[in-house]
Amino acid sequence: MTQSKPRRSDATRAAILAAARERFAADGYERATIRAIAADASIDPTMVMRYYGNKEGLFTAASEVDLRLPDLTAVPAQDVGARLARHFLDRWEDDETMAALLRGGATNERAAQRIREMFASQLLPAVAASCPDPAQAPGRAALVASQVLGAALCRYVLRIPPIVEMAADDVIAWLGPTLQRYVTGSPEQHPSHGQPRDPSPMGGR
Amino acid sequence: MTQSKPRRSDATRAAILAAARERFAADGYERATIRAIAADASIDPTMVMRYYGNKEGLFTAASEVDLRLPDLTAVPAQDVGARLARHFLDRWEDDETMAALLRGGATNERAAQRIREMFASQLLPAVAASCPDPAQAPGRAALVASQVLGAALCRYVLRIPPIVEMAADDVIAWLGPTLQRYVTGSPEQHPSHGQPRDPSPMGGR
DNA sequence: CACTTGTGTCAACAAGTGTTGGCCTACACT
DNA sequence: AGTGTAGGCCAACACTTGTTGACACAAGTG
Repeated sequence: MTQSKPRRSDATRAAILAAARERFAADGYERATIRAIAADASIDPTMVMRYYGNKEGLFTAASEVDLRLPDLTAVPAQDVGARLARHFLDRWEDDETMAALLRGGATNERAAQRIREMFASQLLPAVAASCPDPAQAPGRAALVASQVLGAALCRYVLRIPPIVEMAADDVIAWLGPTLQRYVTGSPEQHPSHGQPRDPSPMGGR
Repeated sequence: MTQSKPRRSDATRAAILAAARERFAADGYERATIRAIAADASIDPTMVMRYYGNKEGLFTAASEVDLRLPDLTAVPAQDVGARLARHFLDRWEDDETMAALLRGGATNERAAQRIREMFASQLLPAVAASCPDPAQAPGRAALVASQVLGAALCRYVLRIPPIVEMAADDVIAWLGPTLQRYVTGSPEQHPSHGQPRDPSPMGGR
């Protein structure tokens, strides 16, 4: 249905995209040059322009990413934190696109916008599905994003030694309860305590 | 002692530095050009070179920042989380140097290195002073960094709407307990529970 | 005064950037 | 077969970047 006749240039397209992801992830948007990407893919820089229009088009194509968030309604309420932590860590470990997007977002407005879109269209709905009050979902999801992106930043971009060396399971063990509280808990309460006894100061317009 | 004869060019130097901080904070390292900075300061680009050697020297000077962390041994053990959260938020709100450094760190290796140095020389000792086992300090401090930097990233750089609109006090109310657990708690336990009943999976050394 | 030193301006360089148009080759279709 | 077209490469443009050197003015010092 969606697939059309396979073109002869599909291999080239894929090679460009793979090289672009690698470069964008390693160098960020501005320092990843089209020439360098083309060289990595062993093709001419012109091809990049032909297939992706311009550098921003290439970045847009190369930073397309699906968080593949699990359906949180299907997991036990008290496990969503650990589940999220594990999922994000796995996702980050085996897809350099995530790092490319994060590095880009720091300096490139288009990349930042894309992250915001991902937040709104993927993370927010997933969190909303398993948080108590729907009106609080945006704030709670944003807190989740802050911890997840922060951990990724320190571990994969800034490479702060202690968190780089930390075992993945330990990172998950620490982040899990944090995310759990952000999704289902209240500010001053631990999730295992059950329902919040206090209206949380989260503005839900 | 440290001060020498006040030079006639001190005003220029300061103007350059102020403009540089602003540009680096707004655009990141690569997109903040020396020409633009010089234009903001209403001086010639050559002056930048004369006084700071090169672009990296300028960035080094412009991104010099003191976290001004409070002495955590002087605050009640159960308040360190909230204290840290408030301090960092305040710090970030009124000093664009922090944002400059964060934006730079995403793409510029020198900036990233500087953040690592700040972590090791400022945050780590502060956390170590009030965490149970000194061997765990690096891991705990890194977790603190991940949440603090992540929140700053989402709020001041990526500008993810819900956390941008959130009141500062609410952010503090949410981050406080998280930081508290990272500093004094155990992975699966809330800080208010007191001592950990379980050796935490945090590798010392 | 002369003279050294600091301060600022101008023009220009060398390198690298994204991007464009022209040209050649090789495949696909009739 | 021949022919149209997509795939690929080369050279080059226009522009921006960090950086340099030469030159003019002002200030402080003997």
